[in-house]
Amino acid sequence: MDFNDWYNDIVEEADLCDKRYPIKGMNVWKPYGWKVMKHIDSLIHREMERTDHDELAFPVLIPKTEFAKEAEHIKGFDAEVYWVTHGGTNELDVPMLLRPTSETAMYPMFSLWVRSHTDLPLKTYQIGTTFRYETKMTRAFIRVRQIHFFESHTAHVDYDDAQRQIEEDLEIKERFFNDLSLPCLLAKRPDWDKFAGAFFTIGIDALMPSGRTMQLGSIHHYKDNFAIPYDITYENEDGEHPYVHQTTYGMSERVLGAVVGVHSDDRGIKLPPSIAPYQVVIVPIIKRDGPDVEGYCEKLRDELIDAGLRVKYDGRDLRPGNKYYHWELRGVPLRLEIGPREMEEATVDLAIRDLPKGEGKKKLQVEGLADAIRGELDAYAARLKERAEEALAAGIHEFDRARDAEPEGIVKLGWCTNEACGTAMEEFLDMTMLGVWLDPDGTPREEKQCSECGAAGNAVLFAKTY
RNA sequence: GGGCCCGUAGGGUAGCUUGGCCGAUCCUCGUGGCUUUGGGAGCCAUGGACUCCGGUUCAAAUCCGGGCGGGCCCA
Repeated sequence: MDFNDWYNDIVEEADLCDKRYPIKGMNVWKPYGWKVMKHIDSLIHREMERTDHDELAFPVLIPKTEFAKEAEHIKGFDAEVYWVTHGGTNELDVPMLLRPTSETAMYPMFSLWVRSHTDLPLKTYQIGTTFRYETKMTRAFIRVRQIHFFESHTAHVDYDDAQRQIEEDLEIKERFFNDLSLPCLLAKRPDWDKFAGAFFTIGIDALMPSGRTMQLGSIHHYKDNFAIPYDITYENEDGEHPYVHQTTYGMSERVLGAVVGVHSDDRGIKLPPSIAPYQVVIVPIIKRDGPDVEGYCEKLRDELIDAGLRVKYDGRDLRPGNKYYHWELRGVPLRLEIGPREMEEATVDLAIRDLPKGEGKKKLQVEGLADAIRGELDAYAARLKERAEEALAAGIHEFDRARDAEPEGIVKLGWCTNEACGTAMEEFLDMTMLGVWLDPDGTPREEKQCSECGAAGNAVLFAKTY
């Protein structure tokens, strides 16, 4: 089975979503999938609070008049917005659109909120729903029409302060994806592929098992490109009224799609402990006329929950094997099997999701169990990360000239920044340029001579993308 | 934007070419019961589908047209 078929099946089999809702590209979040997404959101909230961003919530509808103010922006999104043209049976004088992203909703308000240099920096974010009218090739979490979306929006006194925000965003990105055991590439998008209205865009890309990359997030420096049309100015200490410089950082439910794709095997998905709805599942082994295993397990569950772990006790009237398959498919990291034998000797049988059946079993003492489990979860997360890093490294292929390259996975070449050279390389490879490969701190990762003209340049990455 | 394909119980399928042997196949699943629980148990009973509208015909899951829904390829 190829990756596409596997992915389409697994998102439903693992109980993440139901694709039978009768609108293409709009799926129903199942409770289990929604729990995972909410945990991902929690990681974002934690990072935002840590960095002094304030959460807010804007309306979903934007009047056409506001949307149309920034010319590049409207050009970039015009073809993929849903329009609200009627109120009841009356046609609206000013049509409204369902936000594809929130710049044009927020910035008229920013213009009102920002008065003085003491109002800056303004650091905000929201987690909500956006809409894009995708027509072809929708895929659960990866390409959808209704998007669970995170976006931070900031405003600053000048270019340099906005640039410092970009650097903070890169640190946030680093911690966030580390918690997901999900290695990503950073690439500065070429000018012809940056976000509509941005001064520059840094893309965050993951490598899926299909060999395609998927953009999981983007960090934009807007300069004053939006501040001018939306008239966002402040009064500085000299009584002048300069425009603010702005940034955004966006991510979506695609992060979940990448977790599903990257951390998986033929038994199902493997969730990182940071977002697993249940980090541990307890399966009782019940013997007729035996001791009260169920009561014992429930008590142990309560103790582990009190110790801060997310634990599920599976007391369903099914055979144990059935439950094992059920929770493996859904990616629960650890499973405790407890029967009369374990009760007797005050131990638990531990099965570890990412290890082969033979190696993935050991006995733990009930004494100090919560700490032992935390240790196992950390080791598990580290193994997920290591495996994903190896897969990513193995997926990058370096060449000196595009015309000699095998266009497979991610292709690394040198580029001089000349657009003609870049597009020529895209054509040879039949791939998209992700951009200049960046280190985690946002600086170009390595120098490399241009594939086309031989001039000095930087390493750039190409791939087939989602 | 251009082209191709598909739609049968909750899921997966057989049947469609050549209309009638369809009171629609098989697996899975749901429900009730008995029996069971250390890697997907068994038996019995039972439940559930031809995407919609129109047309052709004595007769349509099957042929034709349209709607709706879904998938894929190319730009």
